Amino acid sequence: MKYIEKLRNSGLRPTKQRLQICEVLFDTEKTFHFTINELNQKIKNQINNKISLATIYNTVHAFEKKGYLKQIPINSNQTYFDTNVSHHHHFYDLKDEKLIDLENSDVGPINILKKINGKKIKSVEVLVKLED
Amino acid sequence: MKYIEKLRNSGLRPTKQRLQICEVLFDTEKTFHFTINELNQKIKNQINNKISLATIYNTVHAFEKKGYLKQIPINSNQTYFDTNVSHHHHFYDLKDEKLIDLENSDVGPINILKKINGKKIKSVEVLVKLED
DNA sequence: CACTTGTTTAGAATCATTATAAACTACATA
DNA sequence: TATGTAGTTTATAATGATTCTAAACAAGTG
Repeated sequence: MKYIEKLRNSGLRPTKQRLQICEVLFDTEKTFHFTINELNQKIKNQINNKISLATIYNTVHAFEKKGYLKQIPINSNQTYFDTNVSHHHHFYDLKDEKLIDLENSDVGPINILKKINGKKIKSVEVLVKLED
Repeated sequence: MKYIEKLRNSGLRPTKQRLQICEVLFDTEKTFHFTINELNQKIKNQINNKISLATIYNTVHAFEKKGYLKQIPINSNQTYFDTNVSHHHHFYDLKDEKLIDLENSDVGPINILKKINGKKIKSVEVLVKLED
């Protein structure tokens, strides 16, 4: 299985559940956005056995910590994650409550002129809200 | 009272509670960021009577709808609001979990090159995450 | 195989937020 | 000033996402 090494190299044991979650998350042509609930549904549809919700939370957080997933900063009652961990941005359609990718090349370079003492910039994320 | 007209003009009745919340929110030199809990504390410290938590939620949402407050898009277990409704951005200090204003002039112009059919841009918000 | 440590799990607990519905109030109109 | 009504406030219950718990289980090492 192609994810066994990836997990081992990250210090995560390649359990059945983690491997199955990897398949659901990463065995797709396109990257995508999801909430834990949506992922839970997707898992139910794609695999036969049940994976506990607690495990899905644990795994998503573990993957995020390892850099395989990114949280998307947006105000919603549910947390959104992104399987696309490259540097990019998002449209958020306020009416449909849907996220749309905005590639880095679709946004001109962003220049942060202010500096904060003793801190360095980890990421710069742009959220473009859309209305009709 | 200076907020009576402001509220009436927005179609909001100037109740005692709303006027007191206006004082706590807007009678300050500087704009600030807050969560509902923090605002609740501030209200407790600054006024004598009690305002129900439900009223604080209602009022903050009413003020947001009227454009007197802005939600800050960030992933946190609590929702952050901003009394500064001008177009500006934020640093987020991951270690201290604190927001810092980033004036529009501190960020170079942002060019969104991609268009979405039938949608127009309502806002462009930049979140700069800081680490040590 | 045996041991240790990491992982999964169901269910309980937590906590922010929203809903409910009864009491109350602003304010227009008589 | 009194009255009606629509908007507000309130305490409390309900909701729902997320985290915690602690027991059962599985992976990896020797």
